[in-house]
Amino acid sequence: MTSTAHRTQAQRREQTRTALLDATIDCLVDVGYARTSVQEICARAGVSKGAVQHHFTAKAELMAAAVEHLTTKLRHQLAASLDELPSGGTGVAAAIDLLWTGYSGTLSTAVTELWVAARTDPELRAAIRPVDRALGRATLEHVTQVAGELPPERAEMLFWLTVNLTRGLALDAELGGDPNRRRQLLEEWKRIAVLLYQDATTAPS
Amino acid sequence: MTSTAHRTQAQRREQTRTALLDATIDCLVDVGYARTSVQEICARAGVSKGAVQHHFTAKAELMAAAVEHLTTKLRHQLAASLDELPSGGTGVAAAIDLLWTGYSGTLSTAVTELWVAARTDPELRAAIRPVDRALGRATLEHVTQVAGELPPERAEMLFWLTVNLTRGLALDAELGGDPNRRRQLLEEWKRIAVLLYQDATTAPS
DNA sequence: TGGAAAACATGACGATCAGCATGTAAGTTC
DNA sequence: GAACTTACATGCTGATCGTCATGTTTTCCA
Repeated sequence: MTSTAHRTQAQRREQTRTALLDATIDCLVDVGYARTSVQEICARAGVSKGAVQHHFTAKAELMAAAVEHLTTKLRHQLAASLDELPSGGTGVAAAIDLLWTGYSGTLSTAVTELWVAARTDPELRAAIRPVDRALGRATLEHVTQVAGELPPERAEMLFWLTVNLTRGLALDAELGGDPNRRRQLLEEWKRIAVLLYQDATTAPS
Repeated sequence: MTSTAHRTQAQRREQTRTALLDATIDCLVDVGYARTSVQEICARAGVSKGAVQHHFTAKAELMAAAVEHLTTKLRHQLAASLDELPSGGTGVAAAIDLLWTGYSGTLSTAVTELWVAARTDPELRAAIRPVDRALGRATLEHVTQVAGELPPERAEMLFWLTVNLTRGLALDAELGGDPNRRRQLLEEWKRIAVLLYQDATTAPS
């Protein structure tokens, strides 16, 4: 815990701001978007309603900031996981595991809450779209590096297929689907991906 | 529009009940779960709050009933689509298209809203789980009939992979992702599925 | 045909929501 | 170290939420 005495204004500002954003994420994960109220966020952050009023003009702005906060966190988590990956041919299966881990964690759970809520909230939607697109492209770039000599077009296909499959599986996991089946599906998909990888490298069309 | 005069009690009950459930689905699709209030539902159904009070003891019970209503609607829609499918070998791609159509429509949008909300609502979750599992199994059964002589184990894998991929793609569509990319991904997945289908039938392991 | 029961409407209740107005403490600047 | 600005706390307001108590209409049954 950082000290509370002798903080500069910028430090105070940044500190409570991140506290609010982290509390917002916690709230989304714990009680869901529908019951994520400003009061609940303040209680978790240990600040008053006046504080959030000072930092964000409206709740929508807080949510928009939470989206960006979430995305940077996800990017950092992903980058950290990527450093432990062996770059090369056999990395395809590992990359899929990595994407699954990334898209099935608590951070992505919060993202899903915001995502679904954004469908009927144009303001939130406008805030999410560019940030999410940037995250997707950055992730794709990192993954293609791991994928090795796979043709970029093929790699992109595999990436997006994996991402969307993983998101579907994450939804299944959220509702309490059979974890064993998810494991089997992921293993099967890895086999398929490796197979496609061999096809694309040994006999490129 | 059915007549309003000389209705039997059972007719009245059923009529306003389905009106309420349909209005609930509309509400979920239009404004999302977070802003789906009893008042809004009543306004759309053209009844008073007392009516919903008479049919459902609490809002949670209404939502649980909406889940079942949704699932039966989805099942009917699916069964209707299945009747127009040619059963046989080339039906794999058609079956994938069918699953995509089913899981990307407005009904599934409403289901997703309830699904995500159910993650943090044990009561709603308990209502959804068995119904959704039954729908999944019924759909699987129908699809395996279309898939023809594909080994059941293989067919089940392909089915669940398709379902989860489709759900991920549906999420992407909800947020306004690139429709062209989704089309490409779906086409690619169909090619992969057909390829796997040939592998499994011509050289079964 | 008239009373019982079911279906539905109306209005009010406490709780909670987001937003604002105002007050207080901490840091900055000179 | 005193004026000033920033950071945050407290308390209120109107709106809306889900729920309930009570009235009104419609169907049913004898």
